[in-house]
Amino acid sequence: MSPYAHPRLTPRRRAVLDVLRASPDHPTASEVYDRVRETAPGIGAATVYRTLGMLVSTGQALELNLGDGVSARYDANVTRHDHLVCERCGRAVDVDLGVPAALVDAVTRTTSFTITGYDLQVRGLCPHCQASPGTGHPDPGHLEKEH
Amino acid sequence: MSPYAHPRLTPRRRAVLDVLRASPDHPTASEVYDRVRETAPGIGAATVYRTLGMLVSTGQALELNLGDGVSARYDANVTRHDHLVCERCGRAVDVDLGVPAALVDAVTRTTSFTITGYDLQVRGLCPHCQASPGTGHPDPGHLEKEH
DNA sequence: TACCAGTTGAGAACGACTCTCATTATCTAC
DNA sequence: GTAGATAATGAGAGTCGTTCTCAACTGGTA
Ligand SMILES: [Mn+2]
Ligand SMILES: [Mn+2]
Ligand SMILES: [Zn+2]
Ligand SMILES: [Zn+2]
Repeated sequence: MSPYAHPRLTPRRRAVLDVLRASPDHPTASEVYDRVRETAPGIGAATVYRTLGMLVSTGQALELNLGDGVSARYDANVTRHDHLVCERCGRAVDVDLGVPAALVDAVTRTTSFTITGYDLQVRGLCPHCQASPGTGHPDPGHLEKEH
Repeated sequence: MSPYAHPRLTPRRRAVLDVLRASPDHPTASEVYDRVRETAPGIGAATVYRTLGMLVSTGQALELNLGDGVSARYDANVTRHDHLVCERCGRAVDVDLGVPAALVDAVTRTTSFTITGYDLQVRGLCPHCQASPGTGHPDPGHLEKEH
């Protein structure tokens, strides 16, 4: 049977969803786990991973692969938008470039794929990382300092 | 000292690079490993992973995160291009939408990020996956049949 | 209240990737 | 060529994010 056929909005799942909706910074599953334990201390990691998966498959959240790290990031903003990603620290902020539909339509005509959407990530350096001449590898240190 | 300061083009590394350049299908590291063993049977997995990392950091290959699976994919085509990705089986083909520079410039003006580039992935269903009414989850089965 | 599908947490399992380290290959003087 | 220095290699262990397993539990429903 397919999972999440009759999903309940249990207190644990509500807590995960609340945390995600209060997090505009595209947290990892592990970060969601840390934050949700502040209001639901006994929750298990498996429940957080399962709930995030359910939210994604029911369209209440997006799973992002920002390429920098190994872990997926989650986004409660399910409206069409793009991302601006810092190549050094991984910080990701919402942007919307509004790629012309004509460009996507051109792909439809020149391939035999059925197009369902697109994912655009703009890469760059955030203000913090421009200021600190880094080592060349990711240094998300300043993220901790902004709690 | 930074790695790959004086990289040598050893027979193993040449074999990996040759395999990648003969692979327009964006193989995973594991797939590169399988293919390179046909010409360099004794090569170790660590060497393949290390070599792919070196090729990426020296600009001779691209590492892609196509979001569908868990593993990175590699691309010897280092010219500017985008990707059309099948959401069911993960097949990825090269496309080029030519996103107008004006759109990217707009991001530069409205944020304090320094923009270095962008990554555009168009999502859809490949012809194979349109034909086979699937289970809803990835089914790369038909990829094997095309050797 | 009894039923029972759905949910939960702990820990094991998994898979992609990285690290360690002893051995081997290659380069650079002589 | 030979020797010594430096870099590369492969096996296997280790890491880490994520998924799986399963026994206990919960919460709608009749
Ligand atoms: Mn977002
Ligand atoms: Mn490509
Ligand atoms: Zn940054
Ligand atoms: Zn497909």
